[in-house]
Amino acid sequence: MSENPSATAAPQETVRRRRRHGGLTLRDVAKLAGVAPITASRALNTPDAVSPEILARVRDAVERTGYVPNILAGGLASRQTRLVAAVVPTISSPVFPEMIEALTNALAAAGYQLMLGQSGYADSREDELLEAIIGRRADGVVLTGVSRSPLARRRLIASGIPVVETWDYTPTPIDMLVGFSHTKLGSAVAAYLHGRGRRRVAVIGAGDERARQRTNAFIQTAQALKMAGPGGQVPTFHVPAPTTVGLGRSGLRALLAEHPDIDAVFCSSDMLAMGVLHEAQAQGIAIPDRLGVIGMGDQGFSRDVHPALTTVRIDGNVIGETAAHFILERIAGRQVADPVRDIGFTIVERATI
Amino acid sequence: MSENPSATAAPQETVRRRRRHGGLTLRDVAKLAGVAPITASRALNTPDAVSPEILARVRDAVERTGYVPNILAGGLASRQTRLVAAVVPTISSPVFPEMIEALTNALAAAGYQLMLGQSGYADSREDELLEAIIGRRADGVVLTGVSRSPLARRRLIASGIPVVETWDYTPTPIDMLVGFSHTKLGSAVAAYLHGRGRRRVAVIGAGDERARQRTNAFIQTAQALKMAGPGGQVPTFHVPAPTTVGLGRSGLRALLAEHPDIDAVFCSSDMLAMGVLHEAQAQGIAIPDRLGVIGMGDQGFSRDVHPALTTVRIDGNVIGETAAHFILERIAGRQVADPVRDIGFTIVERATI
DNA sequence: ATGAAAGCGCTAACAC
DNA sequence: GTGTTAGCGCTTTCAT
Repeated sequence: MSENPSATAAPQETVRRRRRHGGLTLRDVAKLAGVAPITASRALNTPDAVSPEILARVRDAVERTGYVPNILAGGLASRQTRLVAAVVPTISSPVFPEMIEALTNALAAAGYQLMLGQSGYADSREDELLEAIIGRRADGVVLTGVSRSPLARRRLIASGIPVVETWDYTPTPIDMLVGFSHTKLGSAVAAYLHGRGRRRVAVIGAGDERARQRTNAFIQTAQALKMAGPGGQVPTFHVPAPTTVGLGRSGLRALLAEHPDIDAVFCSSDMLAMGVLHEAQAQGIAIPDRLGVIGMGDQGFSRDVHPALTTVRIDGNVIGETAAHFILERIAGRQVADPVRDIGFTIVERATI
Repeated sequence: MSENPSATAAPQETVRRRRRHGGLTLRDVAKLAGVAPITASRALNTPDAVSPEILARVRDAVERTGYVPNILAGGLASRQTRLVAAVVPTISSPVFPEMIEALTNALAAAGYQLMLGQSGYADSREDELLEAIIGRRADGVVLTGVSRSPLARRRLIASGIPVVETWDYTPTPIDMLVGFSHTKLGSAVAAYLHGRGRRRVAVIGAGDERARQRTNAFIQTAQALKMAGPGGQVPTFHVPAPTTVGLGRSGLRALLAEHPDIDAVFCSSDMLAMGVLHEAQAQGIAIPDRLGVIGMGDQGFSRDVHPALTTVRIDGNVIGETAAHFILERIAGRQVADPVRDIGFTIVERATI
């Protein structure tokens, strides 16, 4: 180890350009094992293609040196990075982890790594992220929502990378899609509240695009079902994304101050609904008798709070698994059957309405 | 575009090996701009080093073609990937996002991308993740906690990649560290409860290593301060990580069933504390009068729940920013002053005790 | 089953 | 300021 390990014959006539940085390479491992670099490569990537004896020698050499293959070099040569990227608005929200987890696991099982990016809700960094993703030649991309900049669309299509859009629905995605309709969801919630006998509904809704779709559809259906207030207005409190318990509390306070007669609130997230629950408790408002509450997301805590939160469940697991499946199929060169999937949603009836 | 673009003179004596995949390369852009590839490279990476006219021509060519540089190739040649990896147990926990967010932003501002990995709490996938990270030649790594496998330690040290361990403390990290002592924290909480007049304390503690440190220290100090129950035992309810509201509820139920005389509970996370709050409400137990509750983490919801949760705040922002700073300094070749940092914690006094 | 040569797309090193 | 050349570390292609 202390001797000069790279004492190879250097050309006499000219100085050596660019020195290898001292890092361990496949060449070193191969030399140690007494084989050609390509053979060492085969031993690592396609063990069945080499003789057992050589395999053992190479593995031993790897073990002894602590060699870790350079995936950059491998990816450059093979045009395969074994990297799939996912972009979500934020990981702070309890909404996405379920999908991410499923994605991570399904991908890991196939030998792929997930690279996670946060685009933010407001000043979206999606375009930059996409540039980094394409630049790293990811083998697949999973995106949240279906609206992107024209530049992003163009780049994505030009790159030829398999793309799965999620968490929303359009019949014409960039490539593939697993999601659900926020419009249908909003309408379904309004109809559900009506079915439960509520007649004066209100909304606390986040400002992100998908929440707005849910909210708008809810309001329209509520109006059609005569659940609006005077003047056909459905009292609405707008909050910025990402949503918090605090915003839910302020929302209920504001709503109640101006419209004391409301008998149910639709919250565009369970976090907001949780805030409503706590504000109601602080004000001594009986739930669900005096006020019904329905959230959206069915977060981990929703079933466990008191009273247990009625909400709308989206199966993040299915989204993640399906997205992984789609991408893996594409990578394998197979045709994906039914690549635009609406997985729907379920209203989970519990104790708050 | 429709003509054969690669009609260069191929050697006559032998067939051409390996075809370029059709992808747009810097060479294409350079050709379009009428310059050498290296000049195009300079225009993109060090714009000041080329004349304004050439800069404009290259940018125009990039614009027109939609060229996205291959970071794999660039990284291979320059030994700089502009990639920093972070490994957390899970992103589902509300604990880490604050750090991740700060890390992401500080890194992005310097032109670096964060690659996020989840190791899981139980059967840790950390070693595999680390292999992928080292294999991709990340320019830096941010890790959670200070205990890793011997293999991981060896690989990390051998790789020469700057490493920051976080969210825990040891005077002898692998490389650098920003964190705090869970032992000190547990003791401080016990002392705090004592100061607030509580004399029969209990614990709901998660099974991950750091939570266990907090819990154990809490118990020891509680015993020293005579806040234990009969036989010097501090009633303890163990829950698996990650923690949930439901586990907090079960915890309080179990604790109360066996030890109805406890007057305060230390929860190893705010999620658990939230569960305690809801269980107490369901059982009609007055908080803080009959039972004091203190959590840990000061999550977003903690200040907003009712009653507002007393908890221990860890500044995830500072951890993230400091970790980014450490790594960027190292990358810049500068010496990091004071590379082992204990950022401490703060007990945030609110309404639950 | 193993190896030699070429080249993936880019930048460092060296001219001019 | 711009170009030539070599080579980063690996895998593909072709040959044996």
